[in-house]
Amino acid sequence: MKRQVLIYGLIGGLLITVLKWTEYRFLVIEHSIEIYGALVAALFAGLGIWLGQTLTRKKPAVILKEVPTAAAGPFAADEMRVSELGITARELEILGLIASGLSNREIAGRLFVSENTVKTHSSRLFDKLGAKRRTQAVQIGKTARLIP
Amino acid sequence: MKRQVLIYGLIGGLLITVLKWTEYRFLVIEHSIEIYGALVAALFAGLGIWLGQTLTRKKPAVILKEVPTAAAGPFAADEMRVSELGITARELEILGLIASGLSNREIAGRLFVSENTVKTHSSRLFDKLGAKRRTQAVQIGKTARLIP
DNA sequence: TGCAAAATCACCCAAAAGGGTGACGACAAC
DNA sequence: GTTGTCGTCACCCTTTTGGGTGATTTTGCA
Repeated sequence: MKRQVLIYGLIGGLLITVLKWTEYRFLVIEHSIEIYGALVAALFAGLGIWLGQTLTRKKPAVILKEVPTAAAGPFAADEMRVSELGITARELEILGLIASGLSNREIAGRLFVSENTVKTHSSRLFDKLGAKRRTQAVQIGKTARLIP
Repeated sequence: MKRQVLIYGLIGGLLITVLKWTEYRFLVIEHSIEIYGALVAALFAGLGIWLGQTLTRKKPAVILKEVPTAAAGPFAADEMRVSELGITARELEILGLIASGLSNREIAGRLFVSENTVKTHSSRLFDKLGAKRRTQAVQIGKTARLIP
């Protein structure tokens, strides 16, 4: 912005000089008319700039660029915390299935075991996680990086 | 920048020519000063607009936006899909609370509404999401980027 | 101002989930 | 061979969740 003002000032000065030069060069009548013209010119040039800036102002064209932030790689459960909490492989498996939104019956069907088995597994799982609900177990499991 | 100076020179020359022309043309007419001023004003207004546009033209501002493909970042719900599914703000809020592992009663307490209200909200939410269980709703909500 | 959407609440009923207890077989470790 | 863990299953009971219906109040927008 500073450079603009500078350039504009220079141009204005140059302009006045030119006008004065034309005044001396082509002086026939009143020499005030050129100065008058220069003033008007400068004024309206400023106005023009302001107008051009104001009327045609468009928001900075935002170009969105996708930057993949840590594209989740193949997940691996945090072995540390798993053994820390004493969670068995079966329980972890069931936690994953719970997180994917399956009911106990669906889990039982998928693992070819009875629904009661799933319930005991999940019961012990919740106990180890300190969860009271399956949704809470999922939340805890995610923050503890037991599941993706 | 060089071309600008060139163009400016040309315009200056043209201007002088025009001025001379108008000078000769309307010299005989005594009341030409207003027309002269207006002409200069209009000309410089146009020039000002052009200048303002040219000098202050910014390159298309490319703003890199981190689009977390799979992880992290201050989360913002996918407005598109939210309105697409007809999910209201309240329902989205409750989805978030469900995802954080709260029971309906706890959600009701936190939002200062009755448990029944939470149940109707979640019921309609599951309907819109096509979920049968809250865990499934959470799973769908996460993959649809409705919740973190 | 008046309508439509959203938010609120109630009641009933069925299904799912969760807690507790007990039991049994397989398998590895001591 | 005893012990401990793991996976499996059953039964009972309570709590939570979900479905359906209806109604009232708030609110945003035309």
